[in-house]
Amino acid sequence: MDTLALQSPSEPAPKRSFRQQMHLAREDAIVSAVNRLLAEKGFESMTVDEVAAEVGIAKASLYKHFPSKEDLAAAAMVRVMQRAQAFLDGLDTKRPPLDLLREVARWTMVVQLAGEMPSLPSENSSLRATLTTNKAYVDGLMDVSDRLGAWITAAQAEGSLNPSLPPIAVLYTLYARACDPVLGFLKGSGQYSNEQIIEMVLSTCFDGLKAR
Amino acid sequence: MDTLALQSPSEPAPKRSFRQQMHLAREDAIVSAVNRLLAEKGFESMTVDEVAAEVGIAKASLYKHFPSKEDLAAAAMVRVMQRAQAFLDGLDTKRPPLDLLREVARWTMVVQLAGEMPSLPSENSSLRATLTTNKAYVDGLMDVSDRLGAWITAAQAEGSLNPSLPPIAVLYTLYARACDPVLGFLKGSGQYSNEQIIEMVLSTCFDGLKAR
DNA sequence: GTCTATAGACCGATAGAC
DNA sequence: GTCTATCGGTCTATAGAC
Repeated sequence: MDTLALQSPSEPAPKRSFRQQMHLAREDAIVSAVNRLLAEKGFESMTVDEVAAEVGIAKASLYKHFPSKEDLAAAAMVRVMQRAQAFLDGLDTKRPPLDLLREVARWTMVVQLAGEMPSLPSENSSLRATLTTNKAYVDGLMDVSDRLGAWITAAQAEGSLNPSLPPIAVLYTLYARACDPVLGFLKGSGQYSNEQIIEMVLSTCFDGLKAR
Repeated sequence: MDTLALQSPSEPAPKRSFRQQMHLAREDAIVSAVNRLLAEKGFESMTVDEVAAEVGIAKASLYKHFPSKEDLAAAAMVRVMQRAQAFLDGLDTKRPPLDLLREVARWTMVVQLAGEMPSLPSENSSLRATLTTNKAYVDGLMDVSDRLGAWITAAQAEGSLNPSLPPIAVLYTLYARACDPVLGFLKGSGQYSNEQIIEMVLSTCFDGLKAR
């Protein structure tokens, strides 16, 4: 465990490293719990007491890490954005841009079906204020949007993506797949595997409902 | 107005019809307020006090009409379903089934952009319980789904709709357009008119993102 | 011994219910 | 208009790392 290594005599640990490690580990556990609860019940229905109970710590301890419920949600969104950036980093950018976009859409659906995609109400003003002032989140969102935007325009220039759609509309359409209620409905019908559901929604998203 | 017609001497009104009319009119005003508030802020953020204030009646009076907040939301959904049924009734069923489906999708978007589409959290269990035991809502939903389902299979048989998609997946995809966050995002960008937004989302829905 | 983080009681506000 | 439950957020005594 890293904690022990940092305390080994050969590599003297910085002061208070044990506590720092504990602090970070606990923060990670908090964000994981928030992420799961946000995916499961949404922001309004999630209570801070639930988060504390799931992590196994007292509610007051939560407030030593995050000053408000909104900041808890923001931390979960920051982590999702980091996961998205890591996924984008792992893609081979030599592939056709349309394939890259499809892979991104597929990834968001996998995360959602795994119950790991936090979904926030877009109308909550205090939450929006917290999110838009969270540099890590805004920077991550901008980075992801820039990378996707480049692939969108490249795909349109290449002729593989409908060029009459504004890139921003394509971008939002892809983002919307990450919180598409259709996935939950189809899963709730109990007739299809996760893979089948993802293939169907990818088909409607990229190929449309009409016959080709 | 119907109220006057019912009270005309040629067709004697039933006893207490005035009170009944007032009762119905107030109920209609309540449902309208609930509908608007649900569309604007969602179920969790809507408070019963707000509803009472918007209608201009005492909160206690609300409970003479509807026994709970969940039933208020259910009443709004029943009305939306009735509006949908009325819209379907007005369509010319001689038209190609794909055109009919497109018109339905367009209608849901018009309603949503008009701020008149109540959107409920699909995960709230007490709300789900109330909805699934509301006969008017369930019957309306079944009727609408049956009619759309017939057009979907007809369009697939005709070759105008992708026949490899399960009809239920097509149905859910159309329903999802009624609460598509993409509409709100595009409207929030301030760059497009409602008509442009609807045309873009109709295009991505039926034609897909890929170039044809 | 000191200092920090914790646990769990506690508070004010607000919502649903009647 | 009142009552009760619940939620977000705070306070204080204490346990444990250093």
